Amino acid sequence: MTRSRMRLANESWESILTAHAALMKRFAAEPIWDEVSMREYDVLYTLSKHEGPMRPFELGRGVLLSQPALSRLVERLVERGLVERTPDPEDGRGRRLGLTSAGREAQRAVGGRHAVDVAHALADVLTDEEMRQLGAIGRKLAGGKAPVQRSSEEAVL
Amino acid sequence: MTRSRMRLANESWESILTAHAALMKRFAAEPIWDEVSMREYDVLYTLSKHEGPMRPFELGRGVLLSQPALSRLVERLVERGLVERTPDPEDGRGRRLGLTSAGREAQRAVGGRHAVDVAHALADVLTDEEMRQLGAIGRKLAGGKAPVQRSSEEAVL
DNA sequence: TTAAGGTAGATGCAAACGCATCAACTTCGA
DNA sequence: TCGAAGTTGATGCGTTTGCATCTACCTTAA
Repeated sequence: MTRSRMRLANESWESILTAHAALMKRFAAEPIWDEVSMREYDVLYTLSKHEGPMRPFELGRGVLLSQPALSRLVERLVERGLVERTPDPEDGRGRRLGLTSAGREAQRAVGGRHAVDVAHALADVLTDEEMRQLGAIGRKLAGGKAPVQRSSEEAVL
Repeated sequence: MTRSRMRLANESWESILTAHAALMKRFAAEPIWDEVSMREYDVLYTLSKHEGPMRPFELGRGVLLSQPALSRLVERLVERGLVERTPDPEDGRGRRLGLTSAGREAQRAVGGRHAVDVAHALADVLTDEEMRQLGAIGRKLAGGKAPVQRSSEEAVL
C-alpha cells in the first residue's frame, strides 16, 4: 500500500470518527431518552429489525459493548419487561431474545422521534447522492473481511 | 422533507453506525492498547493534532465522553505523566492541556501501529474515490449546523 | 463412547462512567 | 460598578462497564 493511500484512509477514518462523535452528542442531547437510554435503544432497535428471536452473540456483533456488559444490559431490559429471554431449544448454551409488546412499543415510540433528529442531522447538510454514497460505503466497511494473521510471530502461538 | 429522503438519511446513518461499531471492535481487538486504552489514545491524538495547549472543553467536543468523565480521564493521564495540565493565565476558570514528551512519544508509538490497522480496514475494501467521498461527507457532517429550535412547544420554555 | 477442546452466556470485582451539583471565574446589563 | 446570569472544570455518588473467570453445553476425534 502506498503512503498516500494509507494517509487517505486515515484521514477519512478520522473524519468519520469526528462526525460520529459530533452527531452522537447531538442526538444524546435530544430530550427523547427518558424511557430508554441510547444504548438500550440500540439493542431494542437491533432486535426489532431481526426476524424472530435473536441470539445474544448475534446481537453483540451489532452493538458496541463487551459481552458481559451486553448480558447485563439485556438482563435489565428483561426485568423492565421490554425484552423476553428464553432458553434456546436447539442449543442448550444459548438464549433467544425477543421484544415484548411493551418493548416493541417503546422502540417504536423512541425510534420515531429519533428518526426525525437523524433525518435532520444528515439531510440538512448532505445531498441525496451523498447519503447514498455514505450508505454504500458503510455497507462495504461493515461487511469488510476479518483481520488476517499478519506475523509469523503470532502464528506460532 | 419528503418521506423517502428521511428514509434515505436514516438508512445511511444506520449503515455508518454499523460500520463504526464493527471497525471499532476490530481495532479494539488489536494487541496495541497496552500502554494506553483506545479512549486515552483518542485524547492523546486530539492533543497531538492541536497547536499549543488545549482547553478541556475544546477537547470535549472531539471526544465522546461526558465532561466529568473527560476531566477524570485527563487527570489519570496527568498522573501517569502523559499530559500536562496548568492553569490558564487568560481565564481563571480554565486549564491548559498539553502532551508531555512521554505523552507525545506514547501517542506516536501507538498511533503508528493503529494507523496501519486503520489503513487496512478501509483501503482493503474502499477505492480512493470512496475514501475521498467518506472524508468529505464526514467533514460536512461534523461541521453541520447546530440543532435548531423546532417547535413552539419548546420555545416557550 | 468418551475425553479434550471450543463456544455461549453469566458472574465477581475493580475501574470508569453519567448525572447532579458545586466552586471559581467571567461576562453582561442596569 | 455591581449584581445576576453564564461558563468552565471538579467532585459526590449511584450505575454501568470491562476483564478475568466460571459454568454449562456442544463438537470433534481417538
